Amino acid sequence: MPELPEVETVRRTLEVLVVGKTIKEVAVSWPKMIKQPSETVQFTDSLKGQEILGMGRRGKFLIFYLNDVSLVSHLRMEGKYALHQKDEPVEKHTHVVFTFTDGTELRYRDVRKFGTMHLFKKGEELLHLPLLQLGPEPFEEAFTPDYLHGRFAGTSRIVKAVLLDQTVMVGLGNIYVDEALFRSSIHPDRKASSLTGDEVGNLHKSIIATLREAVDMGGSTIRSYVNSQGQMGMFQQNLYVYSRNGEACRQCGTPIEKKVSAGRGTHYCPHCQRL
DNA sequence: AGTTATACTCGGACGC
DNA sequence: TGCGTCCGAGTATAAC
Repeated sequence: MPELPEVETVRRTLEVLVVGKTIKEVAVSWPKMIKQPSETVQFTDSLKGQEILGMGRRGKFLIFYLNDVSLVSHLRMEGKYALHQKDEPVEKHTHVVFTFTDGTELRYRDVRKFGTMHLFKKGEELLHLPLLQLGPEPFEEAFTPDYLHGRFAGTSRIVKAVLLDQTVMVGLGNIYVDEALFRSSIHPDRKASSLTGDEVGNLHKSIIATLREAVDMGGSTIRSYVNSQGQMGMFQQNLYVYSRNGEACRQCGTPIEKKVSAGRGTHYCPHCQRL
């Protein structure tokens, strides 16, 4: 399930494959994933003849910057991009194909069909959903311990739920929330408003360090994630708690437990992270 | 009125 | 083999 490190890795691998290419035509075989514009034919028509000038990212959203439009793409759990020659057989679960003028194709596959695409006039992508209400990027200056502490104050929600809320900050999903909470020795069910300044400071540092290390290792491959060049991530080897239920805590040896918090499967060490 | 919880999307994996 | 249940990111909607 792509979170910030995986999406950033996709952005980087995709960039070298498609920047400079011009779209000849677009074929959509699952129209429901095109959320904007409402008519799929307007989506395909608007992309025809456009050159890909660059690749961006906002939170877990990929952004294709073209001449006159910006394409905002969310991979959700299983979405993948890959470049193929036009004559190669199309794999199952392929829902969108961007054919380029040079005989290659960018294909979007998504087994669960959860991914979304939005097309906007260039420069307007940040003014509308789904990007409009997103919180700060973890690697940018606006994301400070004070900011996080402020967002924790005055809410009754547990800390895990707040960190998963992309309007608070972007990039964290189920894997990296559990990892960052472990690294700062905070129980996922703690009320966010109950955290001390020191705890918020540790958590802030842990979030940035966890995401940075994961980006540097190309993300985590838990189930099926591969980047746009078909390569797996390596950060799963460095996980402390996610998907390690029943295994020994790397810090104290206590078996890692799994429970439901904020409606998600949640991994934590009952000894290192106490309520 | 603002915050929080629930429904919804989908198909592979899993258990019985 | 078949059927029911589960998972999950973000949005819309309902409930509080």
